[in-house]
Amino acid sequence: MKENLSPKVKALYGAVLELIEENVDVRNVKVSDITGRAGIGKGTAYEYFSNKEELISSALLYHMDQICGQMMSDISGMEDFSESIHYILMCMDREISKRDCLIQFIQLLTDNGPISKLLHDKIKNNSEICIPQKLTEQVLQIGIRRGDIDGQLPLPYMRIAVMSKILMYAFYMTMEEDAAGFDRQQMHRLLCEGMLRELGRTDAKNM
Amino acid sequence: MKENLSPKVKALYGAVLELIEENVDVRNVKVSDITGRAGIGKGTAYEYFSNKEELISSALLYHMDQICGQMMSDISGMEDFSESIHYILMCMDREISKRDCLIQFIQLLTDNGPISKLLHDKIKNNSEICIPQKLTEQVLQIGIRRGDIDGQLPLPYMRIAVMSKILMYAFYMTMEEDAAGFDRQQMHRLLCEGMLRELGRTDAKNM
Amino acid sequence: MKENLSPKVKALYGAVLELIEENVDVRNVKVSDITGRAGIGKGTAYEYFSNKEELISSALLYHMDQICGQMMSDISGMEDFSESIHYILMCMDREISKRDCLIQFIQLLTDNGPISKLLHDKIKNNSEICIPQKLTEQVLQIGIRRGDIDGQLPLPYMRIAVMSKILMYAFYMTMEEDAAGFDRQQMHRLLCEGMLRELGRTDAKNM
Amino acid sequence: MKENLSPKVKALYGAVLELIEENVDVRNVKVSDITGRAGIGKGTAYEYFSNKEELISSALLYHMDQICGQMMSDISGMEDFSESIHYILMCMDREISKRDCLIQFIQLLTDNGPISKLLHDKIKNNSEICIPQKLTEQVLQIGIRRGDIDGQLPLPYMRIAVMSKILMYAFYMTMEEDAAGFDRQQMHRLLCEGMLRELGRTDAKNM
DNA sequence: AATGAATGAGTTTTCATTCAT
DNA sequence: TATGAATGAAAACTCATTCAT
Repeated sequence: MKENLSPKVKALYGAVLELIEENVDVRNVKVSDITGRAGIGKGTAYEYFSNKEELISSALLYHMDQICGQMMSDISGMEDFSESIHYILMCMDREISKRDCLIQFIQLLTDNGPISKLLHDKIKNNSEICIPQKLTEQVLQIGIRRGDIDGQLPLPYMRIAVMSKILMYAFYMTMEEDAAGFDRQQMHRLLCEGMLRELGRTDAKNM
Repeated sequence: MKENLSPKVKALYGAVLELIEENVDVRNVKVSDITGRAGIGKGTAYEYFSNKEELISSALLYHMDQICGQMMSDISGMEDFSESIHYILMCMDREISKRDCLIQFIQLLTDNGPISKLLHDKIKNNSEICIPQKLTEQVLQIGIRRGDIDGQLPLPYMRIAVMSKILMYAFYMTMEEDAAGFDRQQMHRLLCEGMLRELGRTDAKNM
Repeated sequence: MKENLSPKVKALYGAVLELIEENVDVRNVKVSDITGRAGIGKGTAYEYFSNKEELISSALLYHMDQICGQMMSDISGMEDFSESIHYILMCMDREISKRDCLIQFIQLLTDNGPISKLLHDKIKNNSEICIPQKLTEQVLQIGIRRGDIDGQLPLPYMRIAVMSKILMYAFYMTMEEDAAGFDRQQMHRLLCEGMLRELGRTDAKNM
Repeated sequence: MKENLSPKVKALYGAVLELIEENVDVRNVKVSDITGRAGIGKGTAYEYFSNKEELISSALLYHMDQICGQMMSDISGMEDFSESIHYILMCMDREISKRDCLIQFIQLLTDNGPISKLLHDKIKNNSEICIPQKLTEQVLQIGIRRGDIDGQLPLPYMRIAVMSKILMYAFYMTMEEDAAGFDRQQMHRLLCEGMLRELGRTDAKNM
């Protein structure tokens, strides 16, 4: 993904991220919300993007690429399945924007709106982009290489198993009213151990 | 939930369900889409609901209640954790509307839009309504009662474990391009076995 | 052309005609100009027309049909070429709106804008509509039947000969600054006699 | 009309002509269309013209002056009315841009838009500019001097007679779908003969 | 002098909601 | 009660013009 963004585009992308952090549904965002927050004129957005959907889908993809790219880079140095899972969960705890971005991204991938269609197209046409699916795959590779998890299980199933935990943890945090008082460290451990029980090597379990 | 709906309300609720089955995002639905499909006048919707959000959230909650209520009733006769999980997954395969309803419902619970707020309020003020969380809880109860799963694990964790699998399976089916050629029976089995490995009794695993 | 227009459509068409009479170029007219003058809400225009161009082209065609239809009906009772030409010129003198409508209509037929394209399509798909070309044809028929003009000349040429005089007279009236003081009766006579000299029976000229 | 145009202005005028040749209505042209085609920066247009209307009206007048000036110069050597008419019609056939420029020019003179007002002002304030009206006048002078046409008829009428034929021929060519297969040579002859019958010396006709 | 990125006033268009029938 | 025509507030989008470089 191109790194040298024009300052205006950077401002627009930043504004989209800010809105996401404030829990605004990107499907309902107005162009003037974005440009206003970016501190630029409304017309300027249209100098860089042909319409609202292009702008939002680009911003979302950019951030997803940044977030997942960073995580994948950090994880690449890890040799342990648990460590990488813990790292991902910790990122979502620390940086709310990552969690919210992930949620909106996955939601958009499964609805049928105009932004969704653009996202799918862009992902299809640019295999370089880092998206959660790739991150999940990487974590699985680590686990398999290391022998933490059982490579015999079908890949689609393993993808679901890992992705669902990560996503559901994100959802869970937004839904629980008492999330603040909730012991996240413990939940991380439980989720990770659960995944290992689920995906772990069969022989390991009998050891 | 009140059972004796006026025929107009029934028509409106039915129209919302139809739209959901056609993969339309309820956040983008127009009042005229709903009333048109329901075969009634646009103004009539406002005789029964104060605004669009009230209409949509009521419809969604009604269907969720119906779907989950039906499932909970069917499951109540089952004594086995696996059987109930298989039943739920099968329902989502057979009746696309259930799957899509579930997805939209969960998405709405986690976004911050006007429909979301109404949904939360209504759920809070009417503990009778059957929602996916309740269904999950019931499945867990069965598993615990039966001894299929280990009751020692914390409830929030178990809820995530079960709910996330079901939801991710739903997402997965909508996202995968090759979903058609995808062996669902096998995936059901894998998911169910995975959950048992994850949540199952520790001693059971060594048996 | 359908006669029973809804009152709102009638108001919209009337407003377009008023604007034309005020010498406003229909290509630059705003929807709010039209609805404001029609005394109805802006949104109402979109209940009847899918966009601005549809509205304007429909209005123009409607008026052209009315004007030409009326003229053709009045002329049908005439047996003389001169009489019908005089009648047409007189109409343009008396009712400025007819003249201006004619001018805008012909201009639109020859530009390449969005309204022009719609006009051409509509004319092609509805051969019932009365347009200046039809009126010209009718006048020629009268002249030929009566023997005032020479039927041997090619039709395209005769069409140009008649149409150009009518249109140019209309242009002329808008362009001449001193048009007010100008003796129109005399000009009518000259134009008519000129046409007869141009198109008249060859043998007649030698009589 | 000043001959030594700055290269930028020349480029702008050329761009306007190109657009006219492509049948674009100058009233709908964007500044960026013109500057883009001229290969210069958008801001540069405002170094030479105070606004879009100034630019377009100047360009149009420049080209009209060039075209009519050239024609008037060529015609000045001719001694025959027919020859000059044939020459004008032939120019419109050969150089579409001349025909289209003429049409747009006449249309602009009769609408009431901002460009129209500027055109009228400039023509009024600079009697040197060659415009179609002058060309028509010259052709008439030749005809009268030569004795081809009857000088007794009022000048306004004769202007209409000549101008309208030329203009209508231009219109006709753009409007007729089958213009391609249409025998232009024959039409030229018919139009010219028609004008002579219409305007020619009464005594000549009996010769 | 030349530029083109940035702007925002001005349009078109949409659609939830109202209200006369 | 039921309706759907009418509305106008709100949103998307355009483009002439400016101005810092």
